[in-house]
Amino acid sequence: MDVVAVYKCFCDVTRLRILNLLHEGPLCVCHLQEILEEPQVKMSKHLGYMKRHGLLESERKNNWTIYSLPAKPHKLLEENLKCLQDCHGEMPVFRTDRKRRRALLKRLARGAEECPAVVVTADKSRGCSGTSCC
Amino acid sequence: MDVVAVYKCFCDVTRLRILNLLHEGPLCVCHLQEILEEPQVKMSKHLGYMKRHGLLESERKNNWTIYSLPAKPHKLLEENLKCLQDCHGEMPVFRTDRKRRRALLKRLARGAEECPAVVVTADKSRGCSGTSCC
DNA sequence: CCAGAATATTCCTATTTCGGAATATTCCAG
DNA sequence: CTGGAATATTCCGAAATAGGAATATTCTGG
Repeated sequence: MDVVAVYKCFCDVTRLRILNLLHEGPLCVCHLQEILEEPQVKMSKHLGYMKRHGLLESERKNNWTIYSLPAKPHKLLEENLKCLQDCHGEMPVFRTDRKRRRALLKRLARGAEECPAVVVTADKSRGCSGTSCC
Repeated sequence: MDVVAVYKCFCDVTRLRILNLLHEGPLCVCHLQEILEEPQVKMSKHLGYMKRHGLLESERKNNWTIYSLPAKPHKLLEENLKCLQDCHGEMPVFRTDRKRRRALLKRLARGAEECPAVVVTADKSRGCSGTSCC
């Protein structure tokens, strides 16, 4: 594992927002795009960047690519994910992103939408532990 | 605290090496310079950079500037310092840096050298806990 | 095969970052 | 005040980075 490369992944708000969301469960690109309200190319590039450095995994399902945190993340990633959970004071967008994610999932659960992400995305609802960082 | 700015500080090997060393105790610029075998301007700039972002403190003593970690570091910094301690596998230079630091301190304790850093630099000898990252 | 949706890649530009050379500043000794 | 040591800053060029427009790829349904 390249320590510096991992930290570089943490150096961008968009990437942090993605990690914050995926910490609660996998998502496909278009849902991330919808939640963050960012253009597709930006999402795709940041996701690719983090995957290349081992912070994310992806699985192709039909037309969709589902991104998720690795089952066994590096310790360095794991510790900083914990930190991010407690950074909601400094990064209020984390909280609203998570709200938007839940709203989206609820909508998907009701209506019959086709994206297979819905199936895998059980809501883990990990909240702010208050015990780690920030 | 600017989360992204803090992570940017972790994105450079030289800065990580500095943090790894200061985690064991304060040092003046010229000693850091000697241990890392890097030019003065590089040291000074990286130290200034981290200080500007709240990761370091400095104190002027006569001709020397002693840099140290803040007494109450941010949680984010604290957690990642723990991680660094366990990154010696990925970053073997951390271990040799620490060895060089101890050798330097021993030498300073014996000979009568003038740098006041020697006084404040009690060797805390924090080692790899094996419980955190990497 | 074709159209369209979801995603990835390429190309280009603006900005940031890093490192070194040179210079400036601060402080002490004499 | 003068020289020299320790440190900081300025200026510059090379490289990395981020973002968007356009294009390519992959898959599905018809």
